[in-house]
Amino acid sequence: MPRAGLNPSRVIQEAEQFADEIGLANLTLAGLATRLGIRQPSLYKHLESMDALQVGIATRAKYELADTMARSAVGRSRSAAVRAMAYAYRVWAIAHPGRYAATQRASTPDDHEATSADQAILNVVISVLAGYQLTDDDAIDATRALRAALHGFVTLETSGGFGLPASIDRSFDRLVQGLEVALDGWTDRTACQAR
Amino acid sequence: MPRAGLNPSRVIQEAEQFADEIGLANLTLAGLATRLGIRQPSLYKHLESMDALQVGIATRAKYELADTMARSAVGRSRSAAVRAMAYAYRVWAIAHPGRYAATQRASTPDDHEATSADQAILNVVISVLAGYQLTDDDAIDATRALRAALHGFVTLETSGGFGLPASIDRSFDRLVQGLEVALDGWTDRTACQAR
DNA sequence: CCAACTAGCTATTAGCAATAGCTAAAATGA
DNA sequence: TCATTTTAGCTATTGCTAATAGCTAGTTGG
Repeated sequence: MPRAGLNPSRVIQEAEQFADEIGLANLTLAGLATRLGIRQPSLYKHLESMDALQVGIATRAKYELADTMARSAVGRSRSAAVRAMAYAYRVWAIAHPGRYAATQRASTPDDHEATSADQAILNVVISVLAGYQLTDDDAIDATRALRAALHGFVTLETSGGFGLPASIDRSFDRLVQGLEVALDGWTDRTACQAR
Repeated sequence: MPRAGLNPSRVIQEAEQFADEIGLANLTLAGLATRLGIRQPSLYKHLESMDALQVGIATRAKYELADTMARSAVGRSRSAAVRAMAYAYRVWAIAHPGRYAATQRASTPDDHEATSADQAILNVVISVLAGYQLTDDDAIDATRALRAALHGFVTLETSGGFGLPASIDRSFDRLVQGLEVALDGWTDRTACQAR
């Protein structure tokens, strides 16, 4: 019988596409092997374990997301950059639900490739917030808030957490507006609280 | 042999406590049965399936969370209510990681008990936002933004998504401040964008 | 052209949720 | 009180999962 001509890279790429189609939770080695035209144990020639496969998907996905976010913000600053990045984030997440789910896995500190992917996303967000002149802890806090808002929204959206039929696009638009407002008043806490 | 004296309620309560201890993902029927002093197949006398058990945990957890949030905001309004609710949300989620993970499961529309639990949380958030005089879609958008921010922050925190050692308490505090600022400027989009 | 390497295979194991069918403990009713 | 019914537990089993062991044939390097 002829060989399938696989390699670790091809396996991960097929797996991430498969995961987007059927959902990360439904990804099994047997299913992936069938899709690749081989038997399940043969997969172990290209990967270490199911866990390692998911880490591989997660790492690639994080780089891809970081890249998408970075491209979206090129040539923009402050609220325009935040807005562009937020939209790119949501569009990518919805277009790649399996990969996005994979990005939610936290990296183990000793996995340098995975932590580097985390750092890539972090760096993009930090760059996007550069125009706000936030320093040290303020920058970290704002980065976390931005990631939390985007991640929370997309997670709730993709998991069906927004039961109501009201426009999710509109809600996201308003969330981003809220983020812009909050970032404008980030260092000056009293700026917007007067009524 | 004497009977264990179990019932569906006791099984779910033990399961949610167990899930908090070992993580929802590590909850197995075999483990739960051992903890209850019975064999794995015997569990099926009290539950329909693993899936149904998780729905049961999720529903109870959603009610518990809604109750916690509601109590925290009693006697408070506007930013004080938002702040109190946000803190109660995070404290409860961290104290009950298994249950909180369970709440992330979306309800199937035909499960009235589960959707009612969703509604309970929604109602609390809507009540807390009542002081902001938001109408219709604005209220929905603000509710979604608030839930997204809280859910995203807690999820990233509990999954280890905040790799940096910087104070997470402080970051959460700043997030809540950001929410207050954003809600103050919710209907008047230009209010806080002047620099 | 032969030797080393390796990508595939079959066979198998252990852990999981789930079902079938049995039995003894509890609850019910005359 | 005792007979009947109900049911909460049990053992045995199935099918699916990830994972390992060991074999073989296709590929590649000297």
